[in-house]
Amino acid sequence: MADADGFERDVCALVRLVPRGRVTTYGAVARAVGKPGASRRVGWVLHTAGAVVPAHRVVNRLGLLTGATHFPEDRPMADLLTAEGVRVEQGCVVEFKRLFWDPNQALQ
DNA sequence: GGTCTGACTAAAT
DNA sequence: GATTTAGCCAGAC
Repeated sequence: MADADGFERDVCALVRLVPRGRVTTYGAVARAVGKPGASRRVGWVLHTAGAVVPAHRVVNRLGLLTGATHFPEDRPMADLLTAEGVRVEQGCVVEFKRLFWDPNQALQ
């Protein structure tokens, strides 16, 4: 199943640990759970998890809100981020590098 | 039940 | 340094 290795479980747990006003990346999360190449699956996990996890805090490695396409219209990804203090312009996180939160910190 | 797609990334060229 | 290729693996068709 999707959770055979606890992948989904770990991803959910990690994303939920992302502090408000911070963002992380699919790859970082994938790497943190032991699947450095399964960044795509991270997206699927977030999709399956839905509102269970703050998926709006997860963007691609360039800070682009690639997942915004799959967000509900009444709850735009950019809007949620902005509400948390993350500046978003044209689907891209401003100062992404500065706001980036390394999931490995949570594993310590 | 084989194939394609996809909230992606990293390595190779 | 920009572009291409390969890899990841669960769902949808």
